[in-house]
Amino acid sequence: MTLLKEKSDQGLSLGIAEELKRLIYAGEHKPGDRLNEAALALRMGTSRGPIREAIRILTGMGLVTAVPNRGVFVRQISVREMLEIYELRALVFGFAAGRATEHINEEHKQTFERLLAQMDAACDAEEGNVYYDLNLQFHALILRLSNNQRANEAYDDYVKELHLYRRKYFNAPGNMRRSNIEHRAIYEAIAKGAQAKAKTVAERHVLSGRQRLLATLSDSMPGNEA
Amino acid sequence: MTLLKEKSDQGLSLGIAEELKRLIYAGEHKPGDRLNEAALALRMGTSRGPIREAIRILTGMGLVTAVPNRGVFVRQISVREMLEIYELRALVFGFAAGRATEHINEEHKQTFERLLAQMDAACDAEEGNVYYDLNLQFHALILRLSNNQRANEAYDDYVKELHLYRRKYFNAPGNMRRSNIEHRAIYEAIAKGAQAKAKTVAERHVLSGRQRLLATLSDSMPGNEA
DNA sequence: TTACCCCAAAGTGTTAACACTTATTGCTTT
DNA sequence: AAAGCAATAAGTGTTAACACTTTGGGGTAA
Repeated sequence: MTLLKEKSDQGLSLGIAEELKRLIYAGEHKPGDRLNEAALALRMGTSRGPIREAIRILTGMGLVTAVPNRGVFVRQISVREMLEIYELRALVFGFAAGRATEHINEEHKQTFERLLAQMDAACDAEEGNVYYDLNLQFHALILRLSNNQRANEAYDDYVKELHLYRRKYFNAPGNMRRSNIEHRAIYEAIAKGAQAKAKTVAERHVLSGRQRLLATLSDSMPGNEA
Repeated sequence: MTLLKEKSDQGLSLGIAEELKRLIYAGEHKPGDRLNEAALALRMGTSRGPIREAIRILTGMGLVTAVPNRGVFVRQISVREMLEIYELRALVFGFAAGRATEHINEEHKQTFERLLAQMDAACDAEEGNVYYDLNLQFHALILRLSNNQRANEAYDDYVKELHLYRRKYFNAPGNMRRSNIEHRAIYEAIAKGAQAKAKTVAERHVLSGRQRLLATLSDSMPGNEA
């Protein structure tokens, strides 16, 4: 199926690692699953060597955990870990929004306006998937304007890890509306150069997502520790 | 020399990866150096297979970069990247200090007092290495009190990466004194529960280190971009 | 002398075979 | 029938051999 000859030619094992990552994030290998080397080798059309190397790359990235003589398993992140990551994500997003006040220009402002309008439209049409994608673009733009590539990468990693925990975006219509109101507040703070304001509003935006998730958790499993 | 049978028995390649990491951070393999598989295999007493797997783990961790058919090279971080990492480190340290106000107790306070006194003594004796170690403990304690394990790990990673750039601690006596004055300010803010104050002081503490480094850089190579 | 090409050496990429460990299944014994 | 044990299957760990790519040196021709 997937010919990985073409895949970002930076070495075979790197390409396989990318493909494996995709499979994991796509939910084809769920957290807790074991990765079978022979099966993967067959599927990818290589021998076990490159597969093992690719898996080691994922080990280094923390996506899977290795148990000697037992195999490697797709990482399961705990509720506690998820909450911790959410805090860091909020922190970095706040940082990025603050820095964005220093690097925004007219072209960016137009992009922001367009994204906000489109997200409003998606709210009206109750198109969760469309909103989800626009939401990603909105956040990505702010991270890009932080002018800190490393922060951008860290943020992306956090988002991906959180996806590992909960695949579907929590897109109740009410949440979409509320979320986009927050978006607009973030943008306006950035646009007018209110650095501190942008920082706190952006941080709170992520933390409110964390709260929503936390609420749904304590709903489904009452009486657990924070 | 190093028998890695005993080394944290979580698989041979994991053990080798740890050993390689140590060698890199110890400066035995400098940034830009190529890692020779055969030579490492000979040195570690295994075949190339496990060596390659260990190297892939390092690739995943971002410690080395792979170039197809050319080998893997110890990562070189640029000035820009270093400055970016410093910003993130400051951010996370500020976060941790803020959170620490919520989790500190009497026992911790005594530890802080002891560390600060010992660091003062190290300043008087101009013992850079001693101060350096105490300084690490001071920061580590704050990170631990953040009660966010993930933040702790991220911070440790940042510190290690920065070591990759500049191995020796910049321990001019004047800097040690100034640094410890900042330490005391951070501790006092934490101890009295002044969350916002702790956050900003801690953040500035790291950023002032960044500034010092930046100053020495623009000294040694005049006329470069920020 | 200099530019170019060819060839050998060094090093990485890949594979299949073999060794070893863990899990499973069915049998035996109580 | 339940517990324990032995044989077997499945899967990971390791190795050496082979294929391919890059690099550097030496010789040749302009």
